[in-house]
Amino acid sequence: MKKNKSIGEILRENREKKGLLLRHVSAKLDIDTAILSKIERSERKATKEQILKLAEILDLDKYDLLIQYLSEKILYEIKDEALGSKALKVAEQKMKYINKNKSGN
Amino acid sequence: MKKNKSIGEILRENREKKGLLLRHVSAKLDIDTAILSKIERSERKATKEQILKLAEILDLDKYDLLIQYLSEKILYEIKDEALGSKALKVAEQKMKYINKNKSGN
DNA sequence: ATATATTTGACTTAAATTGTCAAGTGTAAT
DNA sequence: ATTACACTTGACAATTTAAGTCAAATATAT
Repeated sequence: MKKNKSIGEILRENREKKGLLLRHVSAKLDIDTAILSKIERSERKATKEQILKLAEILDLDKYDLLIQYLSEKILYEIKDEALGSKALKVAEQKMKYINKNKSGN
Repeated sequence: MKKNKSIGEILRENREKKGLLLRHVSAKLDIDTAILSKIERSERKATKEQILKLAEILDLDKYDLLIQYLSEKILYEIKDEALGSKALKVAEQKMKYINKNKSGN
């Protein structure tokens, strides 16, 4: 059974794997350690820019991390909604429709 | 080929079908007509509360309208993202996982 | 006990959303 | 062509939410 890690967990694991301290990484991000701590414990969301920088700092795949990040953002939008699951399906339908009708390429 | 109407379009169609003016409906919502006008033309998002009130005022199914509303909110989150489509799929996976592991009920 | 790393929470700043207002556009009927 | 009415537009204000700082509190390890 897959673990399904949160971005926070991914970030912390990889930071520790590299032997970096909150202070080292947060300095590069130019934010207080407090925020990074909170991001790693999913108490705060990172910004997209922070995610991209973190991918660089921790040698993670930008695309993978961004997808994880965006998917969490999506879930955050519907976290309190009973109809969230249905809304997601409808969003996918609409997305297909949008992509299908995208101009020529 | 299905039309895929925006909430705005749905709201306007049904308001007009009922012969109501912006001013009638916006009064019930307790907002300026300008906002309702913008909502109907997808220039602004409604709040969840407004959507629920609108469902009542226009005799629309609350659940259907809410699902449409939430799905637009989701799409709004990823509208500028190349990876939006992939993020949506991952979000669905996570959602399944969350639902599966929901406590006993 | 000291030192260092992380966490917590109260508070501030900044940015995004939601709203008002007044002037502008479109349309139909005098 | 002017009045009347519905709707639209855009500049601005208010409110809400997100992002950040800081200092004190907790670990954790020597």
